[in-house]
Amino acid sequence: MIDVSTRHVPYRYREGMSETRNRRTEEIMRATLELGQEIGYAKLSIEAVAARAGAGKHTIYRRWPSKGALFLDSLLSLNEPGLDYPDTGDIIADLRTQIRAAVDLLSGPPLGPLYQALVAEAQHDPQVAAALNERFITPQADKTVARLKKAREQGQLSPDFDLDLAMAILSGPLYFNVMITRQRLTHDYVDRVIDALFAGMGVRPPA
Amino acid sequence: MIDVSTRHVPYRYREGMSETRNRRTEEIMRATLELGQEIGYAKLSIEAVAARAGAGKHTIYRRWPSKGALFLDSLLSLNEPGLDYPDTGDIIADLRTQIRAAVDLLSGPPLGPLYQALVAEAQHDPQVAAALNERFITPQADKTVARLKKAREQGQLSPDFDLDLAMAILSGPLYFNVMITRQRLTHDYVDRVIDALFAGMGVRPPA
DNA sequence: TCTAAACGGCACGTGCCGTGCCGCTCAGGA
DNA sequence: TCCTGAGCGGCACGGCACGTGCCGTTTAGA
Repeated sequence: MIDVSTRHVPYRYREGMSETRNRRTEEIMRATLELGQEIGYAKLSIEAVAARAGAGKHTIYRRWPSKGALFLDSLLSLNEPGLDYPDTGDIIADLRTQIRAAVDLLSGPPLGPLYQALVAEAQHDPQVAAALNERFITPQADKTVARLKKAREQGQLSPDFDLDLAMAILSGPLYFNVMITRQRLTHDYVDRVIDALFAGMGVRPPA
Repeated sequence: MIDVSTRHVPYRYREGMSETRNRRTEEIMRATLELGQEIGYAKLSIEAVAARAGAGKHTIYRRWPSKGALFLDSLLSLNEPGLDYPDTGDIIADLRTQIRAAVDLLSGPPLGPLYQALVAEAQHDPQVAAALNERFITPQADKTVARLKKAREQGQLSPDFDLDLAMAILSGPLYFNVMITRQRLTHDYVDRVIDALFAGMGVRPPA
């Protein structure tokens, strides 16, 4: 009898696992990341991961339903706590700090290419897309929206400031340049996007 | 001796092809699009395309170096002339018209899923990425930039208006919502992005 | 200590890859 | 008009990775 309630929960988050089993899981994810960096996600095979980890293929298939799910778990395990927002009271400075950090993490080496491959895989595999959204995209977006909302409540932004639209305008151009035009992202570019957004969306300089 | 100068040129653009050979090429691309719509890009195989088109696999490999290249050629053949900008003199109205059309074409059925798969494939295959940029992304971006530049010269935009940044802020959120958050794009959303951009980037209402 | 689950290793059938080879078709030049 | 060679469809091949069985061993927990 399969425990349906935990079937789609990332394996290593389940309770009741032995110490050994947890270690085995970590080894497989480490092998996945190693091979991913060496040969790229496209050429990555579960057979190769199993060989590298010294594990049987069953041991992998028992934990993850697909290569994409394994890769997603492995990548996200590197960034457990997520990217948290500073709150200095200055919304623009805080956004700069946070988005610069996000850009450095997600577009540069060593994670950049792997994260791009994960987003690409999400286009083919609905399960990966859902998990990516649920476990990374949405939590991250929520943090941005929450920080913006607080600034709005403090009067730093106009009352009709559209939080979700601002979120998309902050993130969209960065993904666009990474995945479509393949330009390198700089801190200066991040600043220019933020400036363009606020100059137009009703920012009020703190009194 | 391979003709290096045309090696990477899309097959059907080469000169000196017989009528028959051209027709065969079109049949293969048509079969590719049919199968792509039926089973999706991920499950598409060159064997299946060959069978559907009543062609030998060699006939496909002679024309395209990879599944991605075949798919790119097939998709772009549907939109030969590209999306052209209207020029009514009103930059905001023209942007609305054009970007709404682009969103309808690239995010809705039947092309939307196929275009998303193409962008995803570009993340894995540098040749596909280069060809997609050269033959679609860049020409399309150039048209937007050209239209914005004309508006700037006519005084509808401020002299220091950053054309490329505006281009990224117009396109980025749309790609972001299609590929990352997977929200459906509406004309209203396009309008809100445009409004947010211009309210902040120095638009001057025509005298 | 005992038992059942998880394990590594191996093998299997399947699907698709990219590439040979075969014999046919057909367009273009002699 | 005939000849020739490139392009063609069809077939077969070795190779790889898939996902799944089975086997005998290890290991965690009762």
